[in-house]
Amino acid sequence: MDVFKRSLVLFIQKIVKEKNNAAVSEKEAAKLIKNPPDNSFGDYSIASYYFGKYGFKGIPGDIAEEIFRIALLSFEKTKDAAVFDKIEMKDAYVNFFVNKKKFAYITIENVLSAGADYGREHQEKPLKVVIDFSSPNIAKPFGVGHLRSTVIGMSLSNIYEFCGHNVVKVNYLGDFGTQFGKLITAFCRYDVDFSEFNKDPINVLYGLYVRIHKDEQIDETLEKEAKRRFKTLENYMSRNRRSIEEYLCVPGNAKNNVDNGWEGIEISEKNKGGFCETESGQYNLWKLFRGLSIDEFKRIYKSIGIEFDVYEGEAQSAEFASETTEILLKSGIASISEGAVIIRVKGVKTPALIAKSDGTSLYLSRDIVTAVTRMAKYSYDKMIYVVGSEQSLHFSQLSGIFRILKDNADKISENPVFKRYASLIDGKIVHVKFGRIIGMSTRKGNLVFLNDYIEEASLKAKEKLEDDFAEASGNAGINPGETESVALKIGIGAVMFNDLKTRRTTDVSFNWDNVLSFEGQTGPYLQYTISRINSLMLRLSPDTVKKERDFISLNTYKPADFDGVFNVSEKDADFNDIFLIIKQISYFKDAVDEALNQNEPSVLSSYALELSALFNKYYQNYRLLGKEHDYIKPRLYVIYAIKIVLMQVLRLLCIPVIERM
RNA sequence: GCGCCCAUAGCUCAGCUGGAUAGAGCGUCAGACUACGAAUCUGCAGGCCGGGGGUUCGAAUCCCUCUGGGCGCACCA
Repeated sequence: MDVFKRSLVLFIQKIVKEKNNAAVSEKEAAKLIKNPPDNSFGDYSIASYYFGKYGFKGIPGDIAEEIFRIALLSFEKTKDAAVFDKIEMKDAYVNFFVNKKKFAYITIENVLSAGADYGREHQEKPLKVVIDFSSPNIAKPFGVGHLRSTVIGMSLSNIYEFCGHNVVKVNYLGDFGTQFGKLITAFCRYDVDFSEFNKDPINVLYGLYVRIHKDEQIDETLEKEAKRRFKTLENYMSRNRRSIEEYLCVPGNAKNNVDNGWEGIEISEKNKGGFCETESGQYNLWKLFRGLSIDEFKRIYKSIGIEFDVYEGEAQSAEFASETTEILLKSGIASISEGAVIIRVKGVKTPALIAKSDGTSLYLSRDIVTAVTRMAKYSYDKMIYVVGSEQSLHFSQLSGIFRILKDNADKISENPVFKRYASLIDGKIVHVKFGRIIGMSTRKGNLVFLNDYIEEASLKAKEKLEDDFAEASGNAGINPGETESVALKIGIGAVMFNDLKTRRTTDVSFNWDNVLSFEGQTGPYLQYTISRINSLMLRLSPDTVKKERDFISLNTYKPADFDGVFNVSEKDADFNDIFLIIKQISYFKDAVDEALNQNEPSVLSSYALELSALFNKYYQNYRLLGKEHDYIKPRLYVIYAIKIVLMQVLRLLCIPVIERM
C-alpha cells in the first residue's frame, strides 16, 4: 500500500474511533477507499454511505460533509508532509486529489527500484498449493479444450508463486479407465499400419479410437470385450500393489510410482497377437500407448512454454481404489446399491458412485485416492482443479465426500493412516471451472488440434512480418533470419491470450477471425507495445538501454525530475495523460491480488490491455524525440516503468515477450 | 423432471463483494505515416444492461418469476 492510501486508512481508523470508539482493521478501512471513475473526481474517494454502520448519523450528504470537515482540518495539520493537494466534497463523496509530483515520484521509484521483481510478494506463512491442470487423456490428440485448462492453470501457478506461495504443478493424465480397454480392443481387432504407427503413433491411436467408437454402435460385442480387457488390466496392475497404508507411510513418497518407460517394448505385425492374448502383453500395450502419448505431450508443452513439477496418472491411484472402497464400506460411509458402491452426499441428489458392480474403479474413486495420497505427499493447504464447468457435479461430490470423512473420522478406525490424511482435506479442494469453447472446428469441420491452431496463427504472423519487410517500415524491426521464431512467439501469444482474456466462467464462442486477429484486445497488441517501448528507448537514450543496470540504479533519480512535468499549464500539456499512466501502474498490485483472490487471470489481461492502450495513446499524441534532456528524462522513467510492469504481466499470463517484432 | 451456469452496442467481451455519467475491442463511416514502429492513434454512429416484479436513499450488480440458450443428472472420464 502506498503512502497516499495508507494515510487515508489511518484517517478512517481515526474518525471511526473518535465517533464510535471502535477499531477498524486496516483491511476493512482499505475497502472503504475507492478509485473514482473519473479523474475529475480526484484520485481516491470515500463514500459516506458506508459510514452509517460506524455510528455516523443522518443522510449521506450530511455524513459526507462531516467527514469532509474533519478531513480538511486533519490534513491541514500535516501540511509539511502534504500528500494531498486538494480535498473536495461532491454529492455523498469526499474526494482526495494527490500531490501529483509526489505520487509520480514514489510510484515510479517503487517500480524501478524493484526492477524485474516489482510486485513480487513474500509470505510469512506461504500456502502450499497443488494446482492440477491440463490433464489430457492419453491416446487422444491434445485438443483446444485442454488448452484452456493448461493456460489458465499455468497462469494461476505463476500468480500464486508471484504472490509468495509454494506451488506444485501437477499434470494428472487420463491414463486409465474403460477407454483403454477400448483402445486395446481396437488395436487387437483391427489391422494396424505399423509403418504409419512408427511415424505418427498418436494419430494412428486416435484413428483406432474413433473407429471403435463408431463400430460399437452396431456391434455390441466390442463394448463387452473392451470392459473385459479393462478388467484384466486393472487386475494385473493391482495384483502386486502395496497397501495404501504402506504407501502413505513411506516418507517423502513424492516419486511418481508409475514407470513411464516403454523403451523395451517392440511391437510389429508379427508379434502383435502375443500382446493381445496375455495379461502382461496387454499391460505392455497400455504402457506403450501411455509412454508414446506422454512424449508427445511433453513436446507440445515445451513448444508453448508450459512445464509441470509432476506427472501423475489415474493408473497410480487405481492401484489403491479397491482398497479405499473397502475402507469406506467397512466404516459405513459407503453403501451398496444395485451392486455398485455409492456414497450419499448432503446437498447433492445424485449418489456418488465409487465402484462399479463389476468391482472396477471409477473416475471419482480414483480422485478420492489422489486427494489423499497428495495430502500425504505435499500437505497442501489448497488443491486447485482447473477443469471445465461440466464437471461441477463431480467436484461437489468429491468435496462432499471429504466433508463426510472429516465428520465421521472416528468410524475409519481400522485404517488410522488413511483416516489421518483423509480427514485433513475438507475445505481445501477448489474447483476452478471454466466455460466451454463453442463452435470450435477446423475449416473442414472437425476437432481442432493444438498444433494446427498455433501453426495457423504463426503462419499469419509470418505473412505480416514479411509484408513489413516489403514496406521497409520501421528500421527498428527484426532481422529476416528471425522471422520464424518471432512469428511463432506471436502465434503463441495470440492463442494463449485468447483463452485468458475473458472471465473463466463465460463460454467462449470460438471464431477463427478473433484468434487470428492481432489488433485491438489481443496478445500481439501487448507484445507490440513492449517492442515499441524498446525501440523508443533505444532512440531516446541508447546509452541507458545498453546500461540498464545503471539506469535503474536511481543514482540520479529525484523528485525534482517531475517538476517539468507537473508544473506546466499549457493547454496542450501532457501531464494529465502521464498521470493516468502512472495511476494505472500503481494499480498493478491490486490487479495481481484480485487475480489471485478470484483465481481469475483475466483480471491481469484487462489490466495489461488498459496499460498498453494508455501508452500507445500517449506515444501517438506526444512526440519525445528531439526534445531537450530535461523534458525526456522523467518521461523515459515512466516509459521504462511501463515496460517492467508489462513484461511482468505477460510472464504471468504465459505470453512470450518479444524484444522486437 | 431436478440441479448448476449464462443473457450488457451489429459481433466478441469488461463492469457484478449494491454507489458518481454503463465502458473497451472488432466491424461501419470519416480522418492521421517524406517526424520516436500504422500490429498504432483521432473522431462519428451504435444501449428500456433479455421481460416482469421485489429489497434499498440507490440495482447491470442482490432476491423471486418468466422467456431464451448452455451444461450436468449411478456403473464414461
